Amino acid sequence: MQSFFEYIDRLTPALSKEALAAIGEIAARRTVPRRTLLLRAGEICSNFYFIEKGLGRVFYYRNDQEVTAWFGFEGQVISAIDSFFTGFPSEYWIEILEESEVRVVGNQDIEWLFRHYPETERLGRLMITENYLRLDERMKLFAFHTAEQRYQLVLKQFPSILQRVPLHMIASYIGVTQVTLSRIRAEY
Amino acid sequence: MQSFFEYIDRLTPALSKEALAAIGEIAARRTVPRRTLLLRAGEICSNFYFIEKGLGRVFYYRNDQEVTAWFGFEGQVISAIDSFFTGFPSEYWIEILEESEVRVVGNQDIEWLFRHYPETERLGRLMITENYLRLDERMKLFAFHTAEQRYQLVLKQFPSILQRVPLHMIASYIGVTQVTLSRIRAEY
DNA sequence: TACTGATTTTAACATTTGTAAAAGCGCGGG
DNA sequence: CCCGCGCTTTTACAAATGTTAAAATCAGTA
Repeated sequence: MQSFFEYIDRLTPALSKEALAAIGEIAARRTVPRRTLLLRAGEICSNFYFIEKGLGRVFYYRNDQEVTAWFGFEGQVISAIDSFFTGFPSEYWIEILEESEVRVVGNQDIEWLFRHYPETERLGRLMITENYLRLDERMKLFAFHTAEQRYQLVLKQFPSILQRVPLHMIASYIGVTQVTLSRIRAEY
Repeated sequence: MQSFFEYIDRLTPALSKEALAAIGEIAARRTVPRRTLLLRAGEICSNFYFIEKGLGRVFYYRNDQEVTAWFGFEGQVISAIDSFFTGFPSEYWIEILEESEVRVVGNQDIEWLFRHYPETERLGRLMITENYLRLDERMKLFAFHTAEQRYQLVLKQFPSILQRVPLHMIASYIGVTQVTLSRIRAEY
């Protein structure tokens, strides 16, 4: 369990009580059942989701096959950034994999927050930076490592992933088919 | 020629004269000769570079082969984000491909700017968002398209690229070897 | 315990892409 | 004008991964 406010406090410890209270207003807590689709491709994603407990993912279809692009574990953020920041329909799907406790934060509310509490711009900037770096990490996973190394690194990064995520999702996340992942796993 | 201040004005038209003047102070203009390495892997990247005129790239080595990760054409930003935002040594190289006019902006100066002109936090946020989206676009290039389509799309996105960038850099940018790119190009 | 459905592994084969090296092309300098 | 150098294409072969389908394993439950 990782509370949204602990997360905020880590990024911007100096935030005023008023700003924090305002964030409390707009960040609705919600319990989401397993296998819920929070977004379908073609829809506009007007929220981001902070995972306080549980697990979700972002995925897309390539030749009728699901490909997982992003996991959101406890303390992490999930959204369809291609839509969230542009207002255009997303090409991504968002799915909750386990019953989860999330904070839902809407586009409009964030704009309102920035306008009324300019100090929160800094929080916004740091949250985006953190996720930008996460995406860069993912690029580097492919840039510098073989499929086998990617598998090992993902296990290290998310120690509970084998217990919580089916292998075909891990396979597509590391950029191979499930058959290839099986071959990798067999080599031990 | 795309001036840094036009770019800023597009993102934050409401910025105060004082803030703009301060940015003018910290964003040094510099003429960079062709083939200049602005960063080597292992070094800490404490600047970003706005390309007012010319062209640069970010690349890395995979099995002793250069792989281009990012181009910066006029009006775009180049940096090694893995280092710029973290302070750790980068795994990327930055190279200027053509004699270029750039604006160099340092880490420390940006922090100073944010502190003294909080309104500039917004500019920072929007610049990061824009580049985050560019990285996502690049992920989607691979997610949804074949190598041949990636080649076509890159030509469309950067119409002058064939005249300005050798094919081996384009090949690695779209995730294939130069031999494969040659095969793709031959199919017309 | 045995059945059912979901998940994972295995097998056989096809295809793509990479590797290494040679050949071709184009342009500027001697 | 020709040579040489850098860039690009071509060739032949090897290796890795994908595809399809079947078999095996596992989990939950009747």
